[in-house]
Amino acid sequence: MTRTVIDKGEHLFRSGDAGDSLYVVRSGAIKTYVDSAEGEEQIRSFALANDVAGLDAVCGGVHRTGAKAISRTWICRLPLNAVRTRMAESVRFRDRLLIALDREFSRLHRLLDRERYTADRRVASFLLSRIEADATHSAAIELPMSRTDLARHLDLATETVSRVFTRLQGREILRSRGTRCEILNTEALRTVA
Amino acid sequence: MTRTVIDKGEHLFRSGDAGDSLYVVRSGAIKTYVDSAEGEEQIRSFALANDVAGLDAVCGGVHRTGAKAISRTWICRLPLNAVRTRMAESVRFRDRLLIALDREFSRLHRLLDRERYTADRRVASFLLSRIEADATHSAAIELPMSRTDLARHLDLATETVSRVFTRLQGREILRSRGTRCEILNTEALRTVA
DNA sequence: CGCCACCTTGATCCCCTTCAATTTCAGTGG
DNA sequence: CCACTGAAATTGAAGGGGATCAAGGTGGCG
Repeated sequence: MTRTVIDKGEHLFRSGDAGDSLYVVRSGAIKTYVDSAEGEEQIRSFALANDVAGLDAVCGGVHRTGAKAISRTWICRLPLNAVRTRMAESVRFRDRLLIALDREFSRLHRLLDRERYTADRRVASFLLSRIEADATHSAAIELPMSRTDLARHLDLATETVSRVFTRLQGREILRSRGTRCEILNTEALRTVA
Repeated sequence: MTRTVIDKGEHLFRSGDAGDSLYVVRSGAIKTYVDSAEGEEQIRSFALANDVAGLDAVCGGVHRTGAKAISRTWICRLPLNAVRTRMAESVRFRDRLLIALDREFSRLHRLLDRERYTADRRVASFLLSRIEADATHSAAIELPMSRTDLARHLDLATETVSRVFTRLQGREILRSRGTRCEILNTEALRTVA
């Protein structure tokens, strides 16, 4: 287990790379993405503090997404060969990896759920997932990604995301300033999603 | 390993069921789906002959999709507990399961790729995936699902799917009749996708 | 032959994208 | 501390692709 730092914009791994490790974000944030045919990034996940990245390569050994830092990020690296051998030896360790893989499947299915959602609903369900992911379940969440990145994660135009935020602020559901986003009315947000 | 038959519309398993088995389709076809908030099925996969179903429960033990037969279908059932114990014992067996899981991840990521696609492109990429899945790579593919099911898989309205097929037939790219679909010009189809 | 489900076709509408113009903000240097 | 600068975010106007609504058409099967 080793620790590293990567600067904003730098890659943790690229699509197609051999995936020989799992990564845990200690602080900062990274995004995983694929390049669409049109050359723009389609973002598949954000990994904030305590999130795991690199699970997409556990089964096949090859990353199918790239991962780069959104801001300066501290990372713990767990070599996969150690993970694999310990999986064969220890049932408890195997189960833990299975749980992580199950979460990854859930995450992808949740992304697919969003496909028929309206723009408002997409943003709302994203914000709710961020609240739930936050251990404190506090009403304020950190959104370190740019509006553009958020848009490319939700499959919307940047302008649309911006308009949805404006609309939600007008309805007093949230207050957004920079990377900080206060949820003023979680119930109302839930009715949107 | 046991064999069963299920009739059109019958469930192989339901969302939330304990997932204690993997299933291989011998003949016929099944669809896996989730119920959207609006109550209509969103179809996550079609399993035709030789396809595997039930992988979504391997890691967590619970199905996150339902599965029902599109037509009368013959199924092979492989109990998962046998799979799991053999996974701990045999490295070769473990690797085989990892490969299956990797394919499942790839499949979900391919579904996510389609999110920004136009209607034409969605249909085209679906047809191409069916051609590639076909062992013979023949120019004729079997589409046992209804237009409605196809639409709910591609996240389009039934009418839109119908219109795309009409358009592609007008351009002499394919000829569709009932469940049979002949691809007349694979290259042209590839430029659409 | 006739019923019913499924598919196709047409007309209209709406949400989101696109294009274009400001405005805001973070970072930099005077 | 404030002016400068480029990137990012916001706001506005217009256009388009697919959804929806509404009829017909087609085919399988009793």
